[in-house]
Amino acid sequence: MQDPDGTRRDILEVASREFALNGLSGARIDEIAARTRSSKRMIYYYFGDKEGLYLRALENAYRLVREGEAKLDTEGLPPMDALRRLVEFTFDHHHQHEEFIRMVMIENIHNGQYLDRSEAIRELNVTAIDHIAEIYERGVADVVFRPGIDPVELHWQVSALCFFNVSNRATFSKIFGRDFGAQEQLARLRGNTVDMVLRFVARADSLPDD
Amino acid sequence: MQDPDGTRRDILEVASREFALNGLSGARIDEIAARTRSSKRMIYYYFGDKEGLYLRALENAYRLVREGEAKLDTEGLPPMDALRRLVEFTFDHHHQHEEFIRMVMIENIHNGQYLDRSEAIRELNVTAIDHIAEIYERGVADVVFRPGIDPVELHWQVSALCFFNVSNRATFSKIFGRDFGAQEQLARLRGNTVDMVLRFVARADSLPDD
DNA sequence: GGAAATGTGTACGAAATAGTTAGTTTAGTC
DNA sequence: GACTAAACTAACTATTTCGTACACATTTCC
Repeated sequence: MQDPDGTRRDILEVASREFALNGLSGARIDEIAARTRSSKRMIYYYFGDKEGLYLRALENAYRLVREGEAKLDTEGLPPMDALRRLVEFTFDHHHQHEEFIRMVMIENIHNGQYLDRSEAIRELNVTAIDHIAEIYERGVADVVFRPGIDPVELHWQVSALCFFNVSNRATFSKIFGRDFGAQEQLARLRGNTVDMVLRFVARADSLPDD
Repeated sequence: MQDPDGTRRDILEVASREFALNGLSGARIDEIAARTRSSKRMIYYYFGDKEGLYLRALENAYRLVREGEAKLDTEGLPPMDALRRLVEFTFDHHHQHEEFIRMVMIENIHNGQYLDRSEAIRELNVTAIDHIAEIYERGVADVVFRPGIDPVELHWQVSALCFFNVSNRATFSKIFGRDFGAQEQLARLRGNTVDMVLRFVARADSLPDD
């Protein structure tokens, strides 16, 4: 029984795990081959070479995460609630997709040169900003958000807070002798992040008094 | 003419650059050796093995950055101005030490296992929190900051915003087709970051109206 | 039925790579 | 000036690692 799609997928899943774990140069083709149900020969058959395999793994990571993001629904919510939901969702989503975070870290170490080569990833990301932009504009129109903020920059700030929580957990935890992955600690960071973003965007008169 | 300290330093500087550029597995001992004024044999003579060299490079990166941080002076400034200065300084400092940022990214890919082995780094970092804690507590006492924020968590938020700006610039720029390293763009992100932190910490009645 | 695509398995080659062996030179000390 | 330990050099080794060659089997599609 032949199953080209299944074989490709099997290889890609194993490779994604290995690359996310060890980086591009750290991952071993022989190791990946051994962990698949297939063989080294088939890796080269389908993906050409190591870099080709890495590129597909990177594309796959972006695709999976963008598909997950599409599940966020804030329709009908007032802007403040919608933004809160978006931040909470982003925080949780990053937390749940550590493999993706690691791939992005690795790709940044490579200065984004593989992302550069991938049309597929660029296409995936063009609409990544639409959701937050829509919420923000609604909030400005409703006079609950202050005007003059660039949605891309707002997205940048949200990403920074949510990404760092996963990407730098190891060093941060070790330096401050505190487990930043622990349940209650995570809940506090999540709350801080939501607060921070809402306070950044909200008009002063829309904030609760302290 | 022999110069053990100079040789060590030369090797360490070259190695730091190579590790920051290519990661632990990506960096090549032969390449490092070729770029030093010394030889491969001397690398092993002074640093034992590749991991030993990496560990020293990591320690050196932390030491350099912590020494730089010590130059921040906010004495005499009112808490709000002091915090503003601290955030601006942190933002600029991260921006100026890309090699350090890359080393921390790489170390996180390795789950902080080398940092774990380094007593030197743990010692360096114990006081990293003192400055921001002092400012925050002064602000609470002056009734300009809201109470109940954990200084370590505040430091975490500041770090996230400043770190991400350097660590994820490559992928972010490529995805949004905008150069996030450009002068004016950087100035805007810096301003946003300051705003965000101040608004997070400030009491509502200490904020300007919009 | 025949062609094209999919698949297995092993062995191999060539380059790259971490680390070592064996020895020499230099600087300071009695 | 002989001695010693640290500093240093050059050539070498063993292994890893990517990628390929080869020889062949099976399935799928027209």
